[in-house]
Amino acid sequence: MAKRDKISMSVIRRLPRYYRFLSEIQSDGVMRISSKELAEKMRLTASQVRQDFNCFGGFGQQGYGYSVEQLRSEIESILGLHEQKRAILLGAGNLGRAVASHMAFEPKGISLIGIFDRNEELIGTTLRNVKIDSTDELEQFCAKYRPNLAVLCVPKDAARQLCKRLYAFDVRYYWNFSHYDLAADYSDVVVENVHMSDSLMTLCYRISDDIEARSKSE
Amino acid sequence: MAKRDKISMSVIRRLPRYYRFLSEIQSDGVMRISSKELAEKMRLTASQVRQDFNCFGGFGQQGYGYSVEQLRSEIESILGLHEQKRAILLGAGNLGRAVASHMAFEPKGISLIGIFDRNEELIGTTLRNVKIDSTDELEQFCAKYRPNLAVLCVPKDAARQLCKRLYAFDVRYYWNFSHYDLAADYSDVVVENVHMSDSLMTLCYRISDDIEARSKSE
DNA sequence: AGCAAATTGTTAATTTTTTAACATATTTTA
DNA sequence: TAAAATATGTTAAAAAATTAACAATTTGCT
Repeated sequence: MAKRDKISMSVIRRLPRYYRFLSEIQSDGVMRISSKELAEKMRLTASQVRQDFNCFGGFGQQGYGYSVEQLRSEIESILGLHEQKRAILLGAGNLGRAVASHMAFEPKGISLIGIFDRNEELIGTTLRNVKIDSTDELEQFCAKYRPNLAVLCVPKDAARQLCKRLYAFDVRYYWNFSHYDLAADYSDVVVENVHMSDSLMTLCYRISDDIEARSKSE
Repeated sequence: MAKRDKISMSVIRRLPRYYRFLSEIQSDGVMRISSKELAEKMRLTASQVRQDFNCFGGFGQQGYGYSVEQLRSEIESILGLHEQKRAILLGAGNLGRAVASHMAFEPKGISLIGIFDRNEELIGTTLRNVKIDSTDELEQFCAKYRPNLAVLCVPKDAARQLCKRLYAFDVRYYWNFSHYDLAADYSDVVVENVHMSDSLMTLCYRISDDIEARSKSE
């Protein structure tokens, strides 16, 4: 890894896909790949693939291509998956439970060290071997275990209130499934939003557009 | 609504956010808003806001701004939320259950008419008042109820197999939570991917980057 | 009624992103 | 071993997206 100025979000958002693809072909036994082949299989252009990798210094070899293992490993390092993060989950409702049980946190360097909910019925039960605590105990927990990443699976207003409390304990990284716009209130946090309903509405637009296009072509 | 050539994805992906924001301020009783104000609150530029709306003909008034209700309603229509869609959910595991119970389908014109899983223990139970059926009955169901939208909450290989069967019954719209790359196999389907793990890896990159930046500034 | 302030729709400029081109280096083949 | 094929890294061109500028129009105030 060599140069690295300010990488654009467009490039960053493609990295996980490269990573997934390379992991997959590696486990299929593929040892090397060219930008052309990679581009074809991922439906990108070879130019873009080379440009992307060159943001980080380029790790291919002329006439040969890229070593799948080396490339995969470089991207893993670029993504910072090795850096250890301590995460807590806020909200153990349907969404929170799905995220907790479905997402592979460990391969990304994330330890889920606490889960909080205000629903009395859930408190005391466990999820993924982690005990669900009352949100009342949030401060005490944060003081003791110092999480740095919070996964927000609570409604908007709850998210706003909880973030205020978490911010006081230096939690600066958020994976946000709520509609609360964190970035508007805090300028120095890193927030990654997952807005499923926006995604679904985008699909609605495209369906509507497709139906219209089909009706015209008839 | 007037002109509408080919709208770029950049614009389309902003529409749901406008829609959510406008719905919200409308319920707060706000009647009108200017591009400047809208831009400030959504952290965009006024230019971009006006450009975006003008893709669809522009529905503001000089010197006045936009009517919140009219704008909201126009965007609702542009998104095609009124068009009725019949959806089925594939996979009633943790993720499928979260999606089914968490997502507001109806306000987007989507009826969830069927849920399928291969897990014997789930078959026969209900979710959101919809009975969970065996995937064995998929063809029979499709023939009878003609769903046009499928929500994929199953692992990659299952997704591939199920899509093949769904495609045979003219299901062309997919909300895909799996890692199966539908678009690679079918050119005439509309797929909206939700790759939560990619989102989390993107966050990891940004955390790593932030940590590095902070360590340098010290 | 008339004037200042506000605000759009639209055109132009700028910036960012993507794609193409090519010189350079390595591998493969004969 | 020499030539042909392959494929990178990089520079240049093209396309797309964002931002700025401004003329035209409406509102609101006096």
